[in-house]
Amino acid sequence: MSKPLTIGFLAKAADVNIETIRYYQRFGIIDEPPKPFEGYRVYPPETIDRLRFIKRAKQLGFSLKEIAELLELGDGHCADIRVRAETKRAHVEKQIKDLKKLKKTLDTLITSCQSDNDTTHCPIVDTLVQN
Amino acid sequence: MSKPLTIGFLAKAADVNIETIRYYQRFGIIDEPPKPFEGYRVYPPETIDRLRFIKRAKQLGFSLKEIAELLELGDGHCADIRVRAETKRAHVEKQIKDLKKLKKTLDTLITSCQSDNDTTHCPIVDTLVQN
DNA sequence: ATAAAGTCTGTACCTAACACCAGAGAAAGC
DNA sequence: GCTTTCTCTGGTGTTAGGTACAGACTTTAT
Repeated sequence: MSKPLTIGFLAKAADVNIETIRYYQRFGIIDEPPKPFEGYRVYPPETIDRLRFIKRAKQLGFSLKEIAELLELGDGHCADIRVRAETKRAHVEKQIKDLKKLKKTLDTLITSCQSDNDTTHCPIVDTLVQN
Repeated sequence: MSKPLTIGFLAKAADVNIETIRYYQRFGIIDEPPKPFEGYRVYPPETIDRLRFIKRAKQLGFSLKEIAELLELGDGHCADIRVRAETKRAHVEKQIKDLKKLKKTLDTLITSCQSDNDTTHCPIVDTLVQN
């Protein structure tokens, strides 16, 4: 008889914090098995996969809310899931664009600051105060 | 006698929410004038500039904590401020790099999904479940 | 003079994604 | 059988940056 998959082992298997699992249960993306009359909750092994799915999706920048939607779609709705991935990609693209713009502004500020010899007056501060 | 610069007018002038100003006061980056015996607080006009500074710096991705440091440095420490701007730029560069990597992963997933004819099985889901 | 609008103070709430803790009970190791 | 380790339950705390009251008071407009 192998060891029952209690929450601690589950956490280790999926490499997440126990509290994170409890949080996901409250959030509704992990099922909480009923508590037996005596003893601890035992989880089906598929829960490990589910936690891994969540983890990977999080790394891809999906929020828990978005992940919940993905999980609801489940298997067999490839087109739907692809659309969501595409939306996410568009969002990431916009983020990259914004950050590039920000970087440019910072570059300008830094350059103007370097070529300035007046030590009592910072062009960065000036730029920020204006408008 | 011109209108006294009470918090409402200040908020309008700098285009921020009144509650935001109060929050900044609690946070310590805006001075709260003492309350007169009767009537409302009146702000010095420089506060408008300060709020604009904060606003612009926030747009550049500085946190309130970082902005507090910038404000403490104030004028005349150009080199210090430049160093902070450079640190921020490095951070932004890393963010861009990470997001590009994420975008690539999403691209791969989307492509594999498009070239898949099995409607009962989504390669994105598969990829996410695997380790 | 009265109504409407603004301000003050303090507190609570919000999102996101958890982390932590206390006290009680259960299980496992030796 | 005793000790250590788990788990359960419920609640609170965290970060960041605010927003939203309620109830009392003040000022302004008409």
